[in-house]
Amino acid sequence: MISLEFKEIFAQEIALHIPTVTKMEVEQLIEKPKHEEQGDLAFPCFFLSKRLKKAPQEIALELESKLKHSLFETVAAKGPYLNIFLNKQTVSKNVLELILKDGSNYGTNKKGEGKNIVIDFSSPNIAKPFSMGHLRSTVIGNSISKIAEKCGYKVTKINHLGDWGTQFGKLITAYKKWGDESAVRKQPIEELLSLYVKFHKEAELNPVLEDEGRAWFLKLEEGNEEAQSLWKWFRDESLKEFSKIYDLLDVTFDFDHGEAFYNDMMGKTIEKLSNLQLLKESEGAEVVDLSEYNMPPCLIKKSDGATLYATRDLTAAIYRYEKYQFEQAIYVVGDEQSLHFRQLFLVLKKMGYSWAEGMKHTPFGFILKDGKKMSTRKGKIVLLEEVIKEAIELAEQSIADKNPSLQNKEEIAKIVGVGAIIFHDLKKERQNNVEFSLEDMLKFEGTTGPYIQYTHARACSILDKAQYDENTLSVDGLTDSYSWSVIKLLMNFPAVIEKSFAQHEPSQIAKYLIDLSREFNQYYSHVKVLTDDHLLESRLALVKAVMIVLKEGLRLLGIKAPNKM
RNA sequence: GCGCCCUUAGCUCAGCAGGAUAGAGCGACAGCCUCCUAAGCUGUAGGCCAGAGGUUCGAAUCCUCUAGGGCGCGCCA
Repeated sequence: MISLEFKEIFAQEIALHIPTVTKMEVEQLIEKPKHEEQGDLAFPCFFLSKRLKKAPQEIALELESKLKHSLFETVAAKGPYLNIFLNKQTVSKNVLELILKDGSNYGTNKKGEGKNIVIDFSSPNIAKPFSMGHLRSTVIGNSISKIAEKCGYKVTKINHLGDWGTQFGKLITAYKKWGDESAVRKQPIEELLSLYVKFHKEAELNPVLEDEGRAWFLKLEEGNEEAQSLWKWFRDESLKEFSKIYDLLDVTFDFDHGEAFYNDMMGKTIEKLSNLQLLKESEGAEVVDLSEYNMPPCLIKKSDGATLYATRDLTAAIYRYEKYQFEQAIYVVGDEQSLHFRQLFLVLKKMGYSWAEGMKHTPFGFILKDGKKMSTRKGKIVLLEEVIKEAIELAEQSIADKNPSLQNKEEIAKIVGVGAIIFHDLKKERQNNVEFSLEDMLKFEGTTGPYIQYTHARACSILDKAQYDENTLSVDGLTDSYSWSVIKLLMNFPAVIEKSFAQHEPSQIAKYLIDLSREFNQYYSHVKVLTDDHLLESRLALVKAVMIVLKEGLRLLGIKAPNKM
């Protein structure tokens, strides 16, 4: 929390000289100056001008003459701002020594110690291919999990597979009408998808199909043997496909029971709702009325008696709380389900569960194709596996081009290609819609994953070439402007982690890593590290610290950092 | 019709619990490898922050309205 400490010291000093304000008030106002030449920390004095009935410029000047601290190199009033420059020598020495000592633990905090978080992400639908939308949920959720762990939480990662629901009734209908067993065995996902698409196409002409689909789902829910065995088969085939993707992305889960897991518990949920007199009959279905919140009702049971996903989500939430006593339950699910989650949380609240306060929908924008959301039903999707494979191939080409003598080319190509795809998704804010662009995903230059990986590899390369003993590295502090820019970013890392977690926003870390990489690359091109002078070890410490932070930052995004590429 | 999200450089995006001169990347143009990995670095060009009001000493940032785009709104998930 280094940068926060300096802020605190600065605030403390100001409060010391102005009795009418508290340290807290001041600390909130301290900011980072927009331009480097203005200083390292700034305090705008407008706020005090009202209270002291003095012009802010005057206040700044007064403080300038009074403030003195060994950590401040210069204190300078500039107009209504009071700017300070930190003592580069001392600060850089402290920062580098701390990072070297902490290693990959640098930036870890204890905010969540002793608390549980369950996070529901990825959650693809069985019998459908793994779409780009699920990729977003997967990489965002995976990253938030790691960030939460970094903040001390015990995290349980849940893959809430979409393995139940009317869609299976539809699929069974389609399979029985047009399906071919050997074709499904050969290419399960493709074949099941085309059946699903065909079903929706035919159903437009012949709405009776919808009824047949619903009827088959009801049979499935009632335990019909044929329905069950088809369901199990489709499910198994899908899981095989999904695990290929998770292997490529290096994502794991602690709990991967899907919706079907809750079947036996649904009755209890409905009974409870009923006992609480929350259920209301409406047009033949059972609903929870939410008109008091100005929201449409939440459907619990269909008129034919079958359940809906709200019922399953309610049941799952209750189960999860009983099992994990979470402080937060995070759902990384697309923005289009916002209403559903608002309803879900309200129903839990009405049921009297105070823990519903800890439930958070963490939505993300859509992947658009030609400005519209991609639709599985119409078969308008891009297969993730193919995109990943293409990225890896491109990375192989790059290696052949730029570094043909590299060892384990294949492994590195995988790390770089996958890194490009993950980073591309995480660098943008969650909520933004993104137009699907293969070209952008496969870029390796500029603000990309490979750019950061490359920067890391460069740092490693210097450390490889240098002869030094990690344990006896004597750090003397660095005062030149290229080093200082890097140091300032390094000391910000812990604050970035906190912010990123508070907002459930991995993009904060992604952007930070881009900034750090850029600063380090500038440093690299202007300062020759391996020069034999008295600051050599300090420079090596800087390089090492950058390497540590880049690697750890990438890890928090779910991206690996090869030592060579 | 109602609700939620979005609109910043040619393109993709940062910047938003209000603060100093609105920043990157890509693309374009001009440079840098006898020198630690050129997946890099340096420079030039490019902006009425969708529009109009309001709050404020101060608004890209907060509020209201308008326009444009996206997504939802009972038996899909």
